[in-house]
Amino acid sequence: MKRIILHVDMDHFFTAIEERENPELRGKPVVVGADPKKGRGVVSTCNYEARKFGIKSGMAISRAYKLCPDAVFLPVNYELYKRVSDEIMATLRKYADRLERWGLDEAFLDVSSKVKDYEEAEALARKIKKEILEKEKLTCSIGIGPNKLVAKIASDFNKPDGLTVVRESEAKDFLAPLPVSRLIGVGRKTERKLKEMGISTIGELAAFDPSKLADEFGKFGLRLYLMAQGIDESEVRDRDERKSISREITLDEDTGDLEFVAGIVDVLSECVYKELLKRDFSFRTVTLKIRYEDFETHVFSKTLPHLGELRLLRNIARELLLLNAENKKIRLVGVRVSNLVPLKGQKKLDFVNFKTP
DNA sequence: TCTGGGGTCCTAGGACCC
DNA sequence: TCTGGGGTCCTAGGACCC
Repeated sequence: MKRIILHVDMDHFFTAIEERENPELRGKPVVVGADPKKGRGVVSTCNYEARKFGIKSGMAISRAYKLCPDAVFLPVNYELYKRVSDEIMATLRKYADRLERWGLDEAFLDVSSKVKDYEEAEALARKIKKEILEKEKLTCSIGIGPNKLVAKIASDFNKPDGLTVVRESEAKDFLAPLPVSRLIGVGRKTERKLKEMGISTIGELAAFDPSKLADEFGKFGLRLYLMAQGIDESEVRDRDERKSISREITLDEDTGDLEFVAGIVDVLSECVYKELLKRDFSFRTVTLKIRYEDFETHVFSKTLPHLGELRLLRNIARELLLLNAENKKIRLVGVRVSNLVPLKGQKKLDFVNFKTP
């Protein structure tokens, strides 16, 4: 069956919310991210005024500060953005057969049964944009296409406050001139590898020998080839349950003091556990993450034969640290739990065949 | 350019079981 | 004596997303 997919992408979401909450910020360059005084960390989002100075998300905050010391630098107010995001997702959900959240500020909507053609899809997109603007005083850009890939690239095509429709018959030509890095799943590494093979644009990828792509990238090679033809069969899926919960922190200064780091690990374990309780989940796997001063990063994990609780989480995280830490200064530590098991009342536990401790 | 914090998915080897 | 094939789970690493 032919599908019609919308990709809704909020415009510079975090800074747009900050401007809405504090109109004095409008017209000024605004950067949401790490504290430039501390100097460690990156830009989370910046508005279009800040982009004029060359600031981009993901950039080191120290560099952003050098590019524009007069910009307004704000910390990340995650709770606020999450609340606004939840409201927007609730609005979007009304119009979709299925909705897939993609971060706080993006979503895919499968509207195949809600509209009969691209004209109706476009009208629906306009309605959604209007409703979000009225309710939230925020703008978004929407892409419409025959699949997630095309919809996503379309939403990025005309920003901010854009609306781009790409029909199935137009998809291949639409993608051809764009760089391969626009494809979902093509990051820095894959982009470099493709460049070494003489492939820079999606059009070049589409014309390449798929068996050579399979040799180089395995299963992903075929997917790359298909995406370049504008083909993407992946479903829009409501992700119901969370698969993992984690907390990590980059220390203000690298340290070789393991007991100090172990204290941080205790705190992270408690934060993670609090989140578990809130969601009424237990866990079976604990993962400890260490990043050293040279940026080398390792993860170590341990899976229990039964459900864990706080004391166990703390002890295992600590043990994984002390057992595995090398004699190098540590930059970051993190604690993650996975193999999550819902605890909706004790009754649900009957489904779970784990021995109790 | 000196690289956050929250996630997801994939791969590959080894253990273990039938 | 030397050795199958399939399946699942665990661990570690890595790429990628916003």
